[in-house]
Parts: sequence; structure tokens; C-alpha cells
Amino acid sequence: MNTLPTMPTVSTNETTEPTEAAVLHESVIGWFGEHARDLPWRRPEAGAWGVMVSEFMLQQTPVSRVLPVYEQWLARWPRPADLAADAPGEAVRAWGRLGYPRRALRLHGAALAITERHGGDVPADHGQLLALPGIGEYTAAAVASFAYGQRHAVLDTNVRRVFARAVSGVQYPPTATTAAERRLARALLPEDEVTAARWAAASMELGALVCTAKNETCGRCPIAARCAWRLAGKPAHQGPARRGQTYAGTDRQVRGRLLAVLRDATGSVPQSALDAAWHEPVQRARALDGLVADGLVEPLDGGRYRLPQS
DNA sequence: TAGACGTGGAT
DNA sequence: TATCCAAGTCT
Repeated sequence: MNTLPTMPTVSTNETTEPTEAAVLHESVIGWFGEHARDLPWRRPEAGAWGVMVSEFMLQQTPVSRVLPVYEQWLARWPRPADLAADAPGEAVRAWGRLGYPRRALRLHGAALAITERHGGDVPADHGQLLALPGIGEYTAAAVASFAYGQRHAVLDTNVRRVFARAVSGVQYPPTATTAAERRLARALLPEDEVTAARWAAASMELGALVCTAKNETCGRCPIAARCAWRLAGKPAHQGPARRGQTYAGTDRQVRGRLLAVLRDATGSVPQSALDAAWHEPVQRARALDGLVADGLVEPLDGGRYRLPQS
């Protein structure tokens, strides 16, 4: 990440030529106007709470799977205080099979904090958002930008990939977000607040729909003509193929099995019900301990277990 | 700063 | 069938 696009701050002509960055903004935002998906959390009636709920659910999770859960969630808990008034276990249950159920717990915790500290309204301040459980750098910027129209660098995996290709000329961004990427994202942020918020949503959508991880469709890309990666002949990613970790047989799978038993039960379940969910006793016990430590499972007297009541 | 943390559809 | 991938956060 070193090749910033040329962005002359002063035009050499009498007539002001648009800067390279401005052309980028106009192209991507224009494309967004034509091709943006109509998603429920983008509608005005979603409000900041709707945006926030969607951001929690969309962490590492495809839109198609979030859609139905999102609708049910907002219908049941239309405001943060509604969720805060319910047991955390109900949030875990309603989370269903979205995955990473700790997100449900954190969303419940965030609703509690919003109710107690912010009068029931999702805070607009980036720092206050960041202080809520389950909200990191990305989500804080996303909520501030999408819900409140503020000017923030919203750097998710989609935007990172778009920048890696269009600006840096490589197929994929680094494994972990670097300082250089953050600098670039800030440098490319439109000055105007309204435009910046539009740019954030538009650049993300471009990565999600066109500049995808695999089978990218440059023919539909509004900035293909100036994409460094495409211009370089789309060289393949250099270096070791990161990632791996098969899922079958991991503690994660066991945790998922155990939690599924509890989600599907009405009240508490006996130890024997959990024992039936996984054959290997040592790993099963370790997974259960982890769930209890995480607050996802509540142990009761007599060897019974349930989703957390408080 | 790696690694843990779910799940299911696509290739 | 195996691997990759999907709007990250936390420790």
C-alpha cells in the first residue's frame, strides 16, 4: 500500500480539473446509485438501531442469511430498551444459526448499556459506540456513517479488497489491516460529510457485488479503466495461501452442537441431553466450560443447564 | 499479534 | 470431497 493516486490539491489550469480522487468518488457513487441493493437496514425507517443490529449480524455472515433473522429481531425488539428488558438467553435463541453466538450476547449487552447510559438511543459519537460491547473500529465507523451520515473511514474486508486492487495493484489486501491501509482510507475520504457517507456505502457495495474475492466482474466495474491491478494484468496473489483450519472436529463445532441443544429446548436441559450431542467426553467438557465462561450457558443445580437468564 | 470464535452455500 | 468465503471483535 504505497501508491496513492495522484491527488493534486491545486489545479494547474484556470478551469478546475477534477482530482483523481474526485473522479473515483463520482464513478463509484454514481454506480451505487444505479446498482445498490435494496436492503432493509438501508431504508430510512430502519433507524440507528436497525443499522446497528444489521452490523452485528453481518460480521462474518452473508446478507442472505442475515435477512430473515434481522426482520424477526426488529419486529420483536424495535428499540434497544426492548432487547435490554429481555433475558440475554432470548437474544442467543433468536440469533438462531447465524453463527458466532457471542455476538448475540454482546448485542444484548450493548442494548443494556445504551438503555442505561444513553437514554435508550444509539449514540452517534464514534468513541461512545466503540465503548459498547461487540463494537470495534469497523462497526463504530459504520454505524456513525450509515446511521448518522458522519464522515468516517469505513474499512471492511470489501473496501480493503477494492483499495488493494484499484490503488495498490494487488489481488488481495494483507491478512491484518495495516496502518498504511488506514492512511489510504482516510486520504481517499471525501471532504464533504454527505459525500463521505455515500462513498463509504458505495465502495463497500462495489466490493460486495463486483470486486469480489473470487470471480470478480471487471466488466461491470465503474473504475476498471483506472484499476491498478487490472492494468497490471491482474497478477495472482503472491505468497503463501493463508487460512486453513478445518471445522470438523474442532471445539467450535462442539460448542455449536451443545448450544443448538439449548436453543431448541424450552427451559433447562439435563447433562445427559448435552452428553448426547458429542461423543468425546474430554472435548465435550472443555467446550461446555468455554460456553459457561463466555456467559452463553448457565449451569444450574443438579447438573442442568440453560441459556443465560441474566 | 496470531488464534479463537459458527455456519452453510458455492466452487 | 475439501477448501474458500461471508459488512469483525476480543484477548
